[in-house]
Amino acid sequence: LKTPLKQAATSQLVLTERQPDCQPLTTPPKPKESPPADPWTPTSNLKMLISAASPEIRSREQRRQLSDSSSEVLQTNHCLQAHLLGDEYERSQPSRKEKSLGLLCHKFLARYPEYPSPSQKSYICLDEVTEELHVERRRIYDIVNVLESLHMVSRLARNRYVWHGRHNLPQTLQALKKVGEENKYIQQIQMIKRKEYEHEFDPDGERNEEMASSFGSSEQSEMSFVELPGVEFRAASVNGRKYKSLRVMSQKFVMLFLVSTPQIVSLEVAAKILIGEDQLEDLDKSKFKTKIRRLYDIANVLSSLKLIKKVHVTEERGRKPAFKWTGPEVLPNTQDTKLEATSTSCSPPISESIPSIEQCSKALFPSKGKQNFTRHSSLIKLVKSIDNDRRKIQSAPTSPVKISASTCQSLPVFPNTVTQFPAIAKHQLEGQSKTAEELQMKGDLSSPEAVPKPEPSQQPALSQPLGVCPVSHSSVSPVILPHPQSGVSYAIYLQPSQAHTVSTYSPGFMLQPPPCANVTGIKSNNSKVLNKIATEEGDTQRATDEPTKSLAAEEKPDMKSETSSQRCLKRSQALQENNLIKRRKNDEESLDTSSTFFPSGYLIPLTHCTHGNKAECSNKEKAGVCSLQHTAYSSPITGVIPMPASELKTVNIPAFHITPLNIMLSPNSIAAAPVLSNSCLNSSSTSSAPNPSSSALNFMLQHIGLIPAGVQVPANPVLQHVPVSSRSENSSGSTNMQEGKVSKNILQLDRGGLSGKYSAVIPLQQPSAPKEPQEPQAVTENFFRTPGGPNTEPSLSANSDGTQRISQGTLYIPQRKLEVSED
DNA sequence: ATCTCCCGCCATATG
DNA sequence: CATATGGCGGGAGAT
Repeated sequence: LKTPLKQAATSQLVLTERQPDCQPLTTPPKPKESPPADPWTPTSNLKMLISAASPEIRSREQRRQLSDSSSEVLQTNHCLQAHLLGDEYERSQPSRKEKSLGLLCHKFLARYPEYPSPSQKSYICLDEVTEELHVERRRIYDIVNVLESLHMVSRLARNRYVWHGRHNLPQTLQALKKVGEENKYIQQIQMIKRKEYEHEFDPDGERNEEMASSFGSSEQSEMSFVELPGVEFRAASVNGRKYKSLRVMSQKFVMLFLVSTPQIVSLEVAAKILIGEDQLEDLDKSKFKTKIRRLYDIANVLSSLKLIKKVHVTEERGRKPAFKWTGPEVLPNTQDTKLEATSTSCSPPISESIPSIEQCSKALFPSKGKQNFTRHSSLIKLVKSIDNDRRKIQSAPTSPVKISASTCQSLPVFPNTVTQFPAIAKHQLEGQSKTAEELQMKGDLSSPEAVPKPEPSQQPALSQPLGVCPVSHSSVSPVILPHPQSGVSYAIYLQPSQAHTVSTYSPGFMLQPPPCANVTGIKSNNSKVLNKIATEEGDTQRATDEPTKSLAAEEKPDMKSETSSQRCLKRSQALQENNLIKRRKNDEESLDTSSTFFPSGYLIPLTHCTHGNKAECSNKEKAGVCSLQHTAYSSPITGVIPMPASELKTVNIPAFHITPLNIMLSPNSIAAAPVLSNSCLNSSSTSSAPNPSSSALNFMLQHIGLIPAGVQVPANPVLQHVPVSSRSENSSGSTNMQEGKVSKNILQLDRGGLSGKYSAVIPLQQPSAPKEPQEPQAVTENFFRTPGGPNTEPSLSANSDGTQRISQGTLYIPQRKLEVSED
């Protein structure tokens, strides 16, 4: 068995050597020892990595990290040594840790520059890597797959990948965030949490079912991969529909962080969301376990990338493993930002500029190309056939798309065969604002104003109008979204399967877990009280900062605490809602749930270079593009693509597609986004349902008790930030409020039983900075504001003081959260 | 005991 | 058919 000794020794050596460069502190010098035969030891790689890293970034943070890592390494080494010394060969050395994916990933990453110069591309040959790193190929796939999901690498061919480094990261994250928002992940998270807690309290169970059915369902998520334009799709293989699960899972996992307010995601929650299952609690345990295993794999890689770090969330129940996002925050837009990181969800901006240019260039990419095409087409065919057979496929397009390089943009990615897709295209960019206006006009939303804060830049979505095309059925439908910051647009492909369910979600209404919820009444016993996030760690910790701050802010406010009212749920309503939604199931799966969460698609960002290709356009048109899109060319527009009718079940319209629009639209406005809705839905067929979104929203609100059962809020595709219109609700009745200021209002809800105990604050949408006007929130608030209905009575109150902190509307719901600690 | 998650069998996809 | 990819889950090391 063993012999790993050597390695250990070697590694140490390496370590030692390099250490000087990097960081002195960390390491205690260890004596080196035997010569290693192998150059590649994990450690060494690590070292390299570290050293490389340091130069570029040097902030304390990094330093810290480095040191940490180094220290870790050291520790490991020590251990090893000890062992060695102590006993000789114990097998253990190499111990599991040494073989961990995380370490392997570090080694892998050490081989390539974080930001490779655009001009020169680096290629990755799996055979070499496996050899050099001494690992089984299977492991490399795990790493590469995750990297692919972040567009840090893309596959060229069998055994070959191209290394992109972190250049695409900002865009990728932005795209993922957007999709995550569209997917209602926030709500899903809330649901899960609520469910859990209800469970605790009520052991009964039925209610859960309801919830589940209404919300959660999830069918599973389908897989859709989000792609970036220049980058990704290369080899057909990758694109291919098949194996993308790990990639998709990785993207979804990341999305969860990006949309969550605290940016902390527990494995349990992630697994549940990733599986569609939520409801069934009992759901296969095995499935759940498998998911968890995969998440650990992904988490290891993400941790190596320093995008997340492990923490523990302590709830009343106990402590659960979770991960905290430590990567760059993505802002939807804007620049104003100055906000601090803390606040909300969006934040900091690290990224900022993204080299769209590069992408363009990439898109162009020189290297290989044509083959792909061919392949693609064939692939596509396959896909189609497959689709028929099963829908599982993902599709993706394979992408040959390549957009013309020069143009970089555009859309239609799917050119070929698939043409059928309805794609929509859009171009985007700057003109957004305009577009928005247009939309408004159409929609008549009233309020654009609010929204508009217009900054075009800010909202990601903003954008434009979309066009929809009905396509008959293609397996995939691409959607293109504008990329806010970078200006890059993304295209999302939906799979048919996905499509079927729908997602209804209510945009405005996003509940987010309170970052720190806390709040008064928390039951948490103990003093611990509230959630606090403690991170402690041996060293530094910076981790906390954000959370902490936020917490602090939040906590203070005491709210009245729980108190009063209770929530009312109306199941019945829910049911009704569900019905509305109607969804059909396709074949097999039925999902009980009426709404599903979202399908995601493969996103491909298009760089925004401007002009699109006409050719593609033409294709689209063929497909049946909506008029709007055309416009797109000139102005940014988002295109939506409907899925194949057949596939579609209900509503499907992926919310996200719409998203951009939403921003501008008011809730009610379906009309506003006529295009979308109509075309999409209609085309799709069945979706007769008026607006799923709204129903969902209503349901949700009702469920939560924010609004009376009877009241319905028109929702609409508003998504993420929906700024505007809150009033839309008016349809039912209330209304008005203005958005803007709402910030003050806060809603508190109590749930009946719980009331005292758990309450959480959920900031809706998080405003990032208080100062900043975030339109979106406004909307949300409005919803809240909606007059309480009979049963529910949500009390809203504006806190005098609380206001600010909460800055935007906050919704309280029962929750419990407690602390986060690092390990 | 629980948390992590490595290992590698084996189905698929690709060549 | 031979490989390349990767889904998946047993079961063992780490705590």
